[in-house]
Amino acid sequence: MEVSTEEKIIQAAEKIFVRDGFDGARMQDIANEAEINKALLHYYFRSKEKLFEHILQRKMKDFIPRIQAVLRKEMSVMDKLEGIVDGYLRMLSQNPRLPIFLLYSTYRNPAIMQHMPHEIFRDLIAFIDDAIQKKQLKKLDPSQFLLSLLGMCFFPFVAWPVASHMLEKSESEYVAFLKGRKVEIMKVIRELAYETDSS
Amino acid sequence: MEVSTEEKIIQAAEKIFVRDGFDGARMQDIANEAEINKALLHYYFRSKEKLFEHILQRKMKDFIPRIQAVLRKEMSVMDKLEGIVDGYLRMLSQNPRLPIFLLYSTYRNPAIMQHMPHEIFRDLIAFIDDAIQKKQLKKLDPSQFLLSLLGMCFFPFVAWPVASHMLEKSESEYVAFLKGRKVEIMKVIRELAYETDSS
DNA sequence: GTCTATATACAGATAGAC
DNA sequence: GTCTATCTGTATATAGAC
Repeated sequence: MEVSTEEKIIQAAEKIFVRDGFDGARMQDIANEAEINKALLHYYFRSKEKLFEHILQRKMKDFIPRIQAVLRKEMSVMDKLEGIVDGYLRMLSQNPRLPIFLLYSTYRNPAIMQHMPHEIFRDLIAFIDDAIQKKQLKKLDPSQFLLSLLGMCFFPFVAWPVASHMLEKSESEYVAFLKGRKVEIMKVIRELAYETDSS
Repeated sequence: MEVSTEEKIIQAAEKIFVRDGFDGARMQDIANEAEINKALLHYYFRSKEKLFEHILQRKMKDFIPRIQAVLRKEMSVMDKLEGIVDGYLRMLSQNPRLPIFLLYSTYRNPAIMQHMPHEIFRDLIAFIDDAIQKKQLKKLDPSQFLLSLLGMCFFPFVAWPVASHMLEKSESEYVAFLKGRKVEIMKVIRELAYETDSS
């Protein structure tokens, strides 16, 4: 049941950094959240910057992948696409603030990306490209299609406060709205496929 | 040719706040950018917060609208949709950092949205709804469709550093990639319309 | 209106006892 | 490893001369 101090710090730092961003976060707040002393943060991680980078690396790795598994399964193209959409939407529903935090952090400091694995998209692009070659998806640029797909999944979360206000929805109404998102995205995607569904 | 001090401050504050966010921006940097003294900022705007809110209000108003004009023109549904996409993509190309700044700012402080006009989306939704009723667009939830449309337009800009890195594109390659975006988005949208094009 | 100089507050980081 | 106390830098904001 004992949680190590380091783990407590990491949990606390994740919460505060994701909520407040690097500039907005206070070491004192992280210490309070972890129920330890401020000095201990510097004992475990030398500086705020080092702590932040540690958290960011950790979080970034949850951001993109987990899709590889879906791609490898024996499924129709459309089922795989649905698996990808479903995977992202689930992750986003559980971590609604994560994407804006990551995207903003990389905007503030693009150098961060240099240390991130960049092969992850290759499988996705290759999969889409393959589906197009096999005439299962209509002729679209695979990279562009991928960004459209991701945009449809991520944007409603990234734009949460603006979108819910503009659509005149309360918090709970917007949550309900997002629950219907998967079906609507799949409707769009199905229009981009030929009727070769071999499920 | 004379630019008022207030205008210089606003220009400078826009640049610094959009680049660094509220927490990251320094009043000193804004003063330097405006080539005036720090104390003058407080003379014109009482506090950093007040200055920020002024800038945010200003910028938010450029964010959403400008679309109304397109809607009122005598055009086919598809041409109107193309006008909307084109309008956003142009604006985004000229202000690539604007959306992430606005979205992040509202995430940090959702109360900001309370003072924003929220009727702007109504026209868009009504237009989409109308097109569906008239069987010109396939049966989709209008709000969901709108978010998909906006997601496809905004996401590649909001996710710039992540996306360009993941797609293994240099800055200039990514810019070129974004130039091809309109065509690809319209391909998707055309698949969502019936062949009733009366252009 | 615009400046210099300063007050005030608080952040990140360290020293050193335990 | 963990704490209290403190150093140091720097940010917002104000006072007051011009």
